[in-house]
Amino acid sequence: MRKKQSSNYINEQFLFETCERNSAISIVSGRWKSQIIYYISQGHNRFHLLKQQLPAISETVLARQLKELEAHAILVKREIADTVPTGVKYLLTNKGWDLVPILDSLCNWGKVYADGKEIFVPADPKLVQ
Amino acid sequence: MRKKQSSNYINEQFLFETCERNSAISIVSGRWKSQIIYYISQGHNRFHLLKQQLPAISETVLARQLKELEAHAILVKREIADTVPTGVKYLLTNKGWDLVPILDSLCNWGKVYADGKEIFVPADPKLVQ
DNA sequence: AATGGGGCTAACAATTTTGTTAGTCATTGT
DNA sequence: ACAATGACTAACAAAATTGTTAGCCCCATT
Repeated sequence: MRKKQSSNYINEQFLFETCERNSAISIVSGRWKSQIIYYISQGHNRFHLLKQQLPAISETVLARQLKELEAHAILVKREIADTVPTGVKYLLTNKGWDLVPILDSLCNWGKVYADGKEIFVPADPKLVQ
Repeated sequence: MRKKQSSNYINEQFLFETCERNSAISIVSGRWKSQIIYYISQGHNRFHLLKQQLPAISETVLARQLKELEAHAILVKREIADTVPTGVKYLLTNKGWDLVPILDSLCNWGKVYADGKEIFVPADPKLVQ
């Protein structure tokens, strides 16, 4: 549980109020989260399927991350009728789907520089330096 | 210092190797980081200017975040000649500048849903916009 | 009767991140 | 003589996140 009177919490709230960028990043930045969103978008939308894709994750941790994504309305949990034991699927909402291309562009940004794109300081990116 | 033999570290490495998306997010997800990138992109590229924009940050913390961004080549530090006390400016690299529009789109994503865009589970995800 | 899904939860421990305190340095203005 | 400025750093403390352990439930199959 977060301590509402801590500097840590207060600073986080300040950033959330300054710009939605900060809340957005905090939603996707938990361990495993963006990878979970990606796998669900690819159709691996069951608890056990996600476990298969992420062999090192524990069930406790996976359940926790899914619950947090659900709390931010990135996904919803749906029981699958007439399954024994009860099956559950995780479906991205439109809010979750909208995130997918943005995460893709982050992925691509990372790849380009990991693949050796030259890094330099632009001479004059905005006519102010 | 990170413990290289901890599960925490090993899992992080696993995600980094799985997709650059995960390293990319980890670069921008530290407290204050995306906001610092934004302010530098807007021309607030001095230590004391960033402090003005982020009144609650401590100098220790600001210096730490800047050093981490520098380690990831998002920005570089440049001494300003003939200043007393020594002035320093922080310049985004092309890698840093490339991040700016992606952070903008995250910001916009957050805003749209904060402003009340309806959230639902798309019947057919391919039709979502 | 025991095992194996499938999908969890609570309590706790380990690790990591963030924030605090108290300095430094070299010069200029009062 | 002394404070102020700009830009830090080391050592430590607080808080948050992540991972571990040990369980639960319900039904089907061996």
